[in-house]
Amino acid sequence: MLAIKTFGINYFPSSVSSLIIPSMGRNKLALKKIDNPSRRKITYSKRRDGIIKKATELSVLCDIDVGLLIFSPNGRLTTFSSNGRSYNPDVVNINSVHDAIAHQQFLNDAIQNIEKLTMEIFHEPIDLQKSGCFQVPPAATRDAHLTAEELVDGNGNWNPPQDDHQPKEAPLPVSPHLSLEYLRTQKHWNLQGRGQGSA
Amino acid sequence: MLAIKTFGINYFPSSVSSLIIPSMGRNKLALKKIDNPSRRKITYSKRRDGIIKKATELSVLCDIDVGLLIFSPNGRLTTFSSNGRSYNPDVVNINSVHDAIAHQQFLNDAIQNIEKLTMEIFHEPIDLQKSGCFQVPPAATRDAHLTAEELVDGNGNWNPPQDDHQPKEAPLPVSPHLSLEYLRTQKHWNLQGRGQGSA
DNA sequence: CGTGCTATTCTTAGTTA
DNA sequence: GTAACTAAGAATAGCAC
Repeated sequence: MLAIKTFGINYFPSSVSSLIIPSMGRNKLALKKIDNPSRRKITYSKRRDGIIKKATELSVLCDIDVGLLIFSPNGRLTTFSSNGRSYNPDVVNINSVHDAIAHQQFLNDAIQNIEKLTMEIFHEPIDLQKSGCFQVPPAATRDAHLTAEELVDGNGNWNPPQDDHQPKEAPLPVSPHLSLEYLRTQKHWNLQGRGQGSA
Repeated sequence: MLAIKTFGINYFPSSVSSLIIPSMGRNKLALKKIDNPSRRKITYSKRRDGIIKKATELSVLCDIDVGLLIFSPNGRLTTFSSNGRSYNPDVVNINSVHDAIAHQQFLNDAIQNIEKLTMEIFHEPIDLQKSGCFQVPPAATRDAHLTAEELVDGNGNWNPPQDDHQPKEAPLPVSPHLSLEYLRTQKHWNLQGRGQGSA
């Protein structure tokens, strides 16, 4: 209740709703489901890459968190989450052992929160060196009675980015997150820790 | 466990990681945090709109579900979720009262699932006529001890789209969703029902 | 804080190899 | 299927208001 007072406010750019022609490339394309399945998959792949790129850029340029869930035409789930705001304590203001301990405690608490949340969701620890973006298999994304659809799309694995703009020598594997508490409380989004993904 | 076997697979378009120049417009722009706060906010607004548009297009063109979480530079959360795949029963195959009742039961169950989930998360019913995209106030997105940041950004409310491509005369206010069960199980994403937003 | 403009760059549908 | 190419059109940075 405290949180959701503005829930229900319509929030949608008018430009979105007024568009009839969403495409580019050689031909225009109506804003409707692409009937041809193979064309649909091709468009899916290209646009999925595009939107992940946009999400990455938005998160970096504006120093914000962006999370993205995409269910493919085959029911495979791709998720993306940006690295999140870095924890940048004002080192100038750490002038005592007490302050230093307080910061350390804060960071430890944040790390434990992340680990706990991760275990709740995935039942196994995450590898923090991996993925700001990964897939789960189609089987996880649908009911047993809905598996009739083809479950192809076996290998969508991409190379991990190697040109991480975030310094590898960062002392902490995770960055405590301004939104973490909210995310933990709401339990409808999971933080994936600081991956290498958001280049 | 059943679901997350491929967890950890790196899944990231190489084009994302290799980019250094994410911008367009008049000048190029380095893929780094925009230092000027007012410029950062402007870029945020424009690109937020852009990515929501992209998410909408992707969901419609490929008939898939897309969810998006964006924390603004001011800590305000904007969420978006596509309408999801429509429930399109093969009417030709409804040849008996029994079949019809079964379909009706399925839909009722789905609606109740959605309402239950919504109540769990928001503690109040959602207005299904509104929003595929909305904001919650900054206060909801941060800890009490982290509210030092300016909490401006008062009115980001946009006009509800009026040119919904989905027929208003659709008999059901919500569309049972292939991914709903997964979402309900995982509890890290919430379905917002069928809004008018995904034009 | 928006809205509108425009030059410039980016995205991507269709195609080819 | 995948990877590269390219033309057409979309997105947007910087301005002006």
